[in-house]
Amino acid sequence: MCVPSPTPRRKRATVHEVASEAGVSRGTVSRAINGDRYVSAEARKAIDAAIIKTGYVPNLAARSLVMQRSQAIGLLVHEPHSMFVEDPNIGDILLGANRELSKAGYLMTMLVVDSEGDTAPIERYLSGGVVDGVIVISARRDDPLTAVIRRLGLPAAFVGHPPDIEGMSFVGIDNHKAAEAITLRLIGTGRKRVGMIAAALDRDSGADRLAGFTAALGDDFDPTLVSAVDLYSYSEGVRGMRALLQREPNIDGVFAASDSLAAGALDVLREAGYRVPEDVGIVGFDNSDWATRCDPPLSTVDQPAAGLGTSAARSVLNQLDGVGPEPGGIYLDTPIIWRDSA
Amino acid sequence: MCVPSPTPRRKRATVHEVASEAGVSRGTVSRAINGDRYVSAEARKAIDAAIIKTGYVPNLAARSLVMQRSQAIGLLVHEPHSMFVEDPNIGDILLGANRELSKAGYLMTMLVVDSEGDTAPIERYLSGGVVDGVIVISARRDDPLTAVIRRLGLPAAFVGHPPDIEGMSFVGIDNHKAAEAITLRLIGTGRKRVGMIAAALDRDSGADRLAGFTAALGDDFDPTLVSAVDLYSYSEGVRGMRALLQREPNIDGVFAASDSLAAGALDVLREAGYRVPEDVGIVGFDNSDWATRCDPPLSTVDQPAAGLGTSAARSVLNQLDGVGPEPGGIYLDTPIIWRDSA
DNA sequence: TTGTATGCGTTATCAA
DNA sequence: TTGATAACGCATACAA
Repeated sequence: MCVPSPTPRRKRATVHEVASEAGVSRGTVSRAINGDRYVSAEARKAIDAAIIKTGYVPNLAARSLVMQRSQAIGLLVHEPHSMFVEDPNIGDILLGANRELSKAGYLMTMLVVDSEGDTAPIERYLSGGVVDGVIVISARRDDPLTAVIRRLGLPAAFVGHPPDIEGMSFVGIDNHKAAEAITLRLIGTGRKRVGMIAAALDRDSGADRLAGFTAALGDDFDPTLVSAVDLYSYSEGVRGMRALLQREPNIDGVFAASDSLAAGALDVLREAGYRVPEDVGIVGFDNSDWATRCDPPLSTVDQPAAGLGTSAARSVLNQLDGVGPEPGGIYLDTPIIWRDSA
Repeated sequence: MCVPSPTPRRKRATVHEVASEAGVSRGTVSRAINGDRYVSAEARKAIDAAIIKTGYVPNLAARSLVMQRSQAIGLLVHEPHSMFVEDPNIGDILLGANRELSKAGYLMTMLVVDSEGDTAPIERYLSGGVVDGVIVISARRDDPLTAVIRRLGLPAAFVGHPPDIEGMSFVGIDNHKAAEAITLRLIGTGRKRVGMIAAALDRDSGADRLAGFTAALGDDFDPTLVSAVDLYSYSEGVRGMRALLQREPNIDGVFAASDSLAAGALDVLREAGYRVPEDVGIVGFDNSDWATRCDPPLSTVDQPAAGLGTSAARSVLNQLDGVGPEPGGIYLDTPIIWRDSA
């Protein structure tokens, strides 16, 4: 019968074989590969030919073992499900980071942190010398991996700033300030009963946006006008707006913590017979496709997604070069985009 | 002045140090770590204590160098920008694959293939023995990385099936069959002038959906009723529908190659004064959030996203165990979800 | 400019 | 059950 035999691992040429093929020593081959200048033109030619003939590719495990670095940066991404579905920024963040890293000769390898899974394998990977540093996206507070990274002393940069990363680098936007600013402008349109659909309060972004909203309202803040939902999604926006309407039918302003939430809220309002922006003004956050898709298009906060990625990458690279994390982190600008929804 | 000094790499304990701390040999430590049964309880206790005391973590580079395998599977994802923004399935595919792999003791490391960047670094990574196999998502035809993977003889599974992966494993849905099926049901509602918004024709999914549409129409197929756009996105749906309407104002049925396209098309139709489904029936593809968000909700094709991920992972693992790729690949079911848009 | 030899941290083989 | 010792593939200090 058909006994499964292990896949015939294609034998890969080594420096040794290239050397004997080219008629030089292993040392010379190694130097040639790494661009050392002490290699004769003659030797270099023979080696190039031998490499092509043998199909040689360097073994990265061996190389990083001896070099004590891997030229790779890990990127941890939490909760890919809700993230990739609802976060319009993630793609640009990834591309920004990837471009910056490869420009510097590093490779970016992403790890998916499945909250349902075990973090142990990831800890082993981070500890194992396979990455020289790490970028962490959307960590939760008290994330076990945060502790691991700190313990390892691994150069790291967080996108966003969970509260427990004292002394570590982060790059983000000032969610508090941005939320406060857009709420103030919403109030400035004359709204009296302004509510918020808050989401993901266990993440820094969610909590800070709520705090900014609260600050903007000051004494007028009414906790019953805050509806907290789990995710940044259209359907959660629907849920949140229904709750708000039930508690306060005379609501005349809504700050939704993301454009997708705002889109859901908008549809609920319209179904319920409210006019936007005449009866109710609504603003979002992200400046994503959702914002322009809505009718009317959403006033919102612009988020510099690619910039977050490049800045985080740069920070890790800097730390690798010995320049420590920026104290207090890096904040990128978040212009307010004013459209017709408020 | 402040001369940046290289980051003080935290010195990490080695097997050697654990051994002398525990008063045993390196071999015994190694056996204890890897769960070999020939370790005395006494030795095991001493070693456990020493590991904790020294904070030892195994060096993966060294391990994979000697073991000739890394216990890691790479996942290549093309074009993260458009993908993460527009593909509602990607998150579930990732999670499905990740779960299956970690269940088998493997770690999944994702690589972003930036079409603007060079593929060379990725080629080096794949060749370097840092991954034992690879899952490829949404490869384009004539993708240079496909050639690399074949040349390396790396165990691989594609999600989707680009035409040039002869002999390699793939898992996907039968886009042709699914597109044909839903088009037939659309025709079954009595539509006479049925058009299609096709997208991403350089990917297998896009081309096959168009082919299925064509097949369903048979002699009634009219190439002027096909509008080809670039991406699976709401805005491209708007563009595509406008083009269609301009060519054929009497159109009464539309198959959009994705739900997001259909959503855009739907809004254009409504703006133009058409009623859905009374004047024009419209169907999508994916069964994503877009489908339920639309008014009326979209009839569409359900895509088993997580299943694609797990199946691809399983296929790579099987190849690692020596059971070759399924000839002809693996196709997952795609039930049609009938709602109100047609 | 080149070759030789050593070591990176593990696992595996073989005696003991 | 354990301990030496030899790989694994590469980079590099040193000698030539």
